[in-house]
Amino acid sequence: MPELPEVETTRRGIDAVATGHTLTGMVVHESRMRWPIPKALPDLIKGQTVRACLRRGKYILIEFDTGTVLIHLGMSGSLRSVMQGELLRKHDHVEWLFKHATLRLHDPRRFGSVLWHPREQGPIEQHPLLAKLGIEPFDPAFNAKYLHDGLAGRSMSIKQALLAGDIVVGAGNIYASESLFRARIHPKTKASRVSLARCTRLALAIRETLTDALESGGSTLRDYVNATGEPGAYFTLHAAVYEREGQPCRVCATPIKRIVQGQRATYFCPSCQKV
DNA sequence: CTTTAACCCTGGAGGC
DNA sequence: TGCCTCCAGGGTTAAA
Repeated sequence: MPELPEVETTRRGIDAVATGHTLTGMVVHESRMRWPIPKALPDLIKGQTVRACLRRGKYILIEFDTGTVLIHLGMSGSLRSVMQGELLRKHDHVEWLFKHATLRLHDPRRFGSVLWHPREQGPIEQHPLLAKLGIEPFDPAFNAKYLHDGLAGRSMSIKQALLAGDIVVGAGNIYASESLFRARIHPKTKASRVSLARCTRLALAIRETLTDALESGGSTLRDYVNATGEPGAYFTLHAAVYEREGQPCRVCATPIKRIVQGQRATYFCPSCQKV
């Protein structure tokens, strides 16, 4: 479920609930995630005040005085504040308790992770999982030249280069397809052969696609984060191509195609998008 | 160095 | 109803 817009919406939700407040406890119901949740973590952060809730790529960073909790939602994770007395659901793996609120991590597939980075190990940006991430799409430095330079010398397809996340983060499997449609670039185009002019369109398309999703996701996810018990509110995504195989392109009515690249589905319009 | 494929895990949908 | 196969928004890791 979580692409960058949903992660950012989640971050805003927990920021409003947690920042400036003291953690009264952390309960781990299931520690077997992508990596085991450190056993010592609850004792390390209990009683500390949350200084900030940040985001890097699809990682949520909860900062304390002695270090940072890194949270990734994987494919099926969600993190929300629950009502007082709300029953624990299956796959609710972790709870962070505050005097006035409880945050719960729910993740059926357990591809997500909860890790600890002690302050003495250096700045969080140098954490191995964050160090090689590409630029944030809303960083002013992310422009056509940056993208073009990043793609230079890479033989893989543009779709896979976007998905790799080491040039620019944020365009996951849905929005990589959607952004390429918006930029009218064929997903199989060799990354190194995307011209500077097309990089201008693509950088813009990525930002616009994510902005649109964030705006619609922000409204639907507001009650997701503050859920009153109703689980699983989704994005009201108005996809141009994603999961629209065989349906008419919204621009030219040509049937949308589905292909597989790197074991992931890609959708595109064979008429609008050129190699 | 870059690129590819296997893998981690559960659940929903659809065919029979 | 059950059992099977396929598919899913993520990313790390080992192998080529």
